[in-house]
Amino acid sequence: MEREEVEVLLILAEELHFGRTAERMRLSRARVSQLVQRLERRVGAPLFVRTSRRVVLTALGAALRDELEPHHRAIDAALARAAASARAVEGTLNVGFSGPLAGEAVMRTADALGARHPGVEVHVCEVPFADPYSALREGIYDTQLVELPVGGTESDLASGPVLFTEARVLAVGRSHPLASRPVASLEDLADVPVLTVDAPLPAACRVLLAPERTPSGRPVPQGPAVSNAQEALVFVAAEKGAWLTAAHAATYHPWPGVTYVPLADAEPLAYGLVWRQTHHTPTVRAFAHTAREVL
Amino acid sequence: MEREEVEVLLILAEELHFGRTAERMRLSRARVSQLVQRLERRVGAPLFVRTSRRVVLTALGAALRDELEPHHRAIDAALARAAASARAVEGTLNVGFSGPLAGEAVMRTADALGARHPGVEVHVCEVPFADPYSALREGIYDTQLVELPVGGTESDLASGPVLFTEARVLAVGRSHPLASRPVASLEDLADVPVLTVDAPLPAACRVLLAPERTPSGRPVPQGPAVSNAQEALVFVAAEKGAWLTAAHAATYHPWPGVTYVPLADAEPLAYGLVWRQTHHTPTVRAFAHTAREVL
DNA sequence: AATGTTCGGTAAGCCAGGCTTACCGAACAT
DNA sequence: ATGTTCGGTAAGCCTGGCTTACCGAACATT
Repeated sequence: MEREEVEVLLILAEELHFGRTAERMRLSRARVSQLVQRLERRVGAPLFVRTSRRVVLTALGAALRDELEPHHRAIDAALARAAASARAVEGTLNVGFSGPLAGEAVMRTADALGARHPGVEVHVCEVPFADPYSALREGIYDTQLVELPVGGTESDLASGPVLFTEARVLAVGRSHPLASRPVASLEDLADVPVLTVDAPLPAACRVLLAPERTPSGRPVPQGPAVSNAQEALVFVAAEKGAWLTAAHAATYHPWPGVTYVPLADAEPLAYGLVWRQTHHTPTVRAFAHTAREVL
Repeated sequence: MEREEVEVLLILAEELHFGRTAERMRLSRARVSQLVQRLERRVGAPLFVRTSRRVVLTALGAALRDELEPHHRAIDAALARAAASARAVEGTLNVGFSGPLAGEAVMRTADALGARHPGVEVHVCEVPFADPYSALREGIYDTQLVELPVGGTESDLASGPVLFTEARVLAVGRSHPLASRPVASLEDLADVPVLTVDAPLPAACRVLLAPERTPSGRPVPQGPAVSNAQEALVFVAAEKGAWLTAAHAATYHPWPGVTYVPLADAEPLAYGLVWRQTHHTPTVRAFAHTAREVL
């Protein structure tokens, strides 16, 4: 309404003709007349002098036109730009991942996305082991492929569907009683110190990587704290504790003195993309979409 | 509508709360929700992330807010300024007049207006005899008190009501036959050369100051052209022609050898204010209003 | 002068859409 | 469990956006 009043001022000031103005605005002449009148009433003075033969801008009308025009155009342009950037898939995308399987998946997705959208450049980097979300929250990463769920209902993060799963294993020292068993159970964690992470992990992550209780509620002895895979393996080989991790470790981290025992009753780890809800750009969306297709 | 959508973006971005936003905009929460949705649909992407507990700006929303806000405010300000200047009676007003009676009337009006509106300064100046409207059209004068009517339907000029009238007289040389008559008639103009003006006067003026025909249609002999009162009187005293003018001349321009004869059948001259329709400012309006009261 | 054409304003009426109320489910607090 | 807060959705009222039809003013044309 008010918007249209300003627009009718600008166009009529240009055309100086109600009929052509109405045509350009796709309105009836009567409507144009009404809109001008309403703006004039709002301002409190005539903006045009009109006879049946001629339309002329008032001094006030001309002044107002000069003042309003640039800002009116600017608002139009800003909205158009926003709409364009809401559609554009382009720019550089920083993608994090957790673990070698996720890393490989991200790489393949990045290649596929780059082929489809030449304007996109993807940077890939592993997320820190002990602090998986701060880089994402700080905007260093645009999205990352990590273990789900993120957890926390009031989270500023959102996640896509599960893209792949991975069995969970327990890494123990060679001479540990569990080392000779074909499979282990989460309940066994109550009988062995389990390596912990020395960082304030989100609850959902802690349950997966360093739980404080077994499913039945028995307390899990807390072993030394570690912050990456190398560290963990050193501790495990030295029989200082067991490392709760994912199946890929068996193939990517073979280690003398370390045995990987499958956890029979543990739900597999689910991996999916996570992003900031406030930065869910079309490029992130396209990456997530491509990932679903690739995987 | 579109205006309101932008406004709801700005206010909601500030409040981050639909209820308070609705309150500030004097709308229902449902309406605010609808407006946000419509803007988001127009842009093509969410501008806010909302849970039932928290409202957060999207990156796009924040960018759009930053771009729109100054222009939105500027439009508001421009309209407010226009409305204020449509009400303000202030500044300097250049007023023209024609003849000593009009000059005195303008002076008295200026005094009264200055007393009522201290912000107004009035400059008074006589309009050129032969070219009464160009100074007004060029904006040198804001209004002027001159003979009515202005004439010309497609005129860019408008005029107020008649403020005073003045009888018309014919100035003739002492020995002219008409000089001894108590009154003269417009028909007598056919029998004497009448002084003309060497300028392209508007038709309405020419009829009053230098007619080409009498009311009955007889041609009026054209005398020498003059451009001011002094000149005219010299010609009249030298018996080169008669000068068609207004009654004030008899008292303001007594002249040896010149006799003023009343024109019995001539409509009196009407004086009123004239202004440009496109520059009918509140100050001009106030001057016209004051003039009606004073006179 | 009489007639036709163009143009802006006005009146009356239709109906889309602006806006509301009522209700729902989610997310906490107690 | 229960209550409260908050945003979204549905349904409906009725304002006001917009149209068509008509009018008078200002020229042009004959």
